[in-house]
Amino acid sequence: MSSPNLPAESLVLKVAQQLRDMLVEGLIAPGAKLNERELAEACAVSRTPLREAVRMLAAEGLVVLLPNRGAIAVSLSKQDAAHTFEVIAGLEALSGELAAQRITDSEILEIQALNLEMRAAFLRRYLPSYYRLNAQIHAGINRAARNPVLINTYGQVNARLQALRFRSNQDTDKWREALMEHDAMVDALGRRDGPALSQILTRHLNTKRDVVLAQLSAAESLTASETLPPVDTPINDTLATQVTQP
Amino acid sequence: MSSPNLPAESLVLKVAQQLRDMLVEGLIAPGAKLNERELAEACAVSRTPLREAVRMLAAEGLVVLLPNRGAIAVSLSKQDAAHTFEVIAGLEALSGELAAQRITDSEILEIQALNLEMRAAFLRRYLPSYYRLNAQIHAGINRAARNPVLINTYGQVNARLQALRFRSNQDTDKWREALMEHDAMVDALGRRDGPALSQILTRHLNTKRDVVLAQLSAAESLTASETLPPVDTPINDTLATQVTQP
DNA sequence: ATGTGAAATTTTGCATACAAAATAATGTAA
DNA sequence: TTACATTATTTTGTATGCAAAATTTCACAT
Repeated sequence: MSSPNLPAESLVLKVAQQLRDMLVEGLIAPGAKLNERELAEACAVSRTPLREAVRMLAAEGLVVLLPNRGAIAVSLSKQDAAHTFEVIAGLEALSGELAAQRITDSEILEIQALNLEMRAAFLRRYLPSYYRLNAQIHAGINRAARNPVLINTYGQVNARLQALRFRSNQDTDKWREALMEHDAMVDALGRRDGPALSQILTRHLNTKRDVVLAQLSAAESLTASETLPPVDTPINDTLATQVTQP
Repeated sequence: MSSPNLPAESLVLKVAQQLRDMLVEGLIAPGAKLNERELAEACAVSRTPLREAVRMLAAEGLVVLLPNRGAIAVSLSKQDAAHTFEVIAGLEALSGELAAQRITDSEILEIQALNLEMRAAFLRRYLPSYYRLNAQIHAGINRAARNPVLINTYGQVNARLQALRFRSNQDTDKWREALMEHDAMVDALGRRDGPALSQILTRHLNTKRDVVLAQLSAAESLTASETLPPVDTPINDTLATQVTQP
């Protein structure tokens, strides 16, 4: 997996990407403490570059720094998630508006193709492909907006949501609804109707938000009933709503 | 100015804030190299916390890391600035939409008052107050949107623009236009008309973008004619358009 | 058993030390 | 003088060391 012959891409950035992956893929659970020695050993570097990487992730909002107590993986409360979805919706609305003006014909065809593939994945009820294609479609729209700052900002905010790992089965009705929204998106994109695309994307994100929040509620009540009466979850309460940094 | 009795707010965060201020206030010019020893001495800390702070600013997009060559203050090309304004416009549009739904009566009154003060500053042609009040009005709308993630994202993207330091005198016509837009904003806010406010904010930001881009062009041709024929500006070419990080 | 407090351990935060890379300086040849 | 190679200096990148803070352990008393 390692590529030792590549020139030299700053150890810190590599470590930061490793940690980012771990956080987004749930290898480090939300709320989990980041032990410097452990992670430094896991990444085969000393604590210095590791700490620098952790600080970068803190600036990105993927981890929260606790003075004199290191860092923990960000753990979004339901409210945090809702706020994040609001911002994502705004960014995608912008993305749609711009993409409608700037997308090329071949890009439209590509997104139409991806949308059909996604529909196929739905028919097979095969989630991994569905999520991958869904992400590719949204990434395609973002790319067509021709705005690197937007892509960057979107990526940073979205990473926090990815860290939630809400990849469970979703309600089939909601799923169908999402597919219809995608069709509408692709349609508006084909007509290069920016306002329409923008509006659909906003509604689509609201749907997604509702799904995720429902899943968070479900997961919450589940874990609450499993660790039943006297045990209280010590971690999540403490760190909730701490997304912002000074 | 320092508050030595406050518990202990992590040296790194303090240094990061110092650097952030220096960058935003232009004390470190766009494109300037950040010398670790110098800055560490200036901040009266060792290189370790300084480097960690610099990495945070890199994640925020205020500095750009050059492998094995340290960091430089971000220097936005005109295109970068245009892209950034597009994103800011999208975030403010969202802010306006949400603020119209969530703002309280007293907050509306406060913003109306600020708008009048700003008009007064305009009559006196007194820029510092004008800029301060302008920023306060936009911050007030952002705050009324009741979304900390939005405030955070906005702050991070906006900081890069602040670092441009476009606080020169602006064309009086454009200035008047901005004032009228502010009146329209306050009016829409008073009616809690989200879509209208959103639209005005977008137009307002486009106006602002045009003003800033014009100033950048003017400054550009100025410095070009000052360092006249054989000298080429060695820095800006190299680092332009480097806003995104992997 | 349970709670409390002091000692031991771990962990974080910061500073320093050293190696590698980049930059500047110097000398030499055309 | 200018171009180029070579050496010296500076600067960055990483590792290590040490003190302060936090956490854990454990003894002891209730």
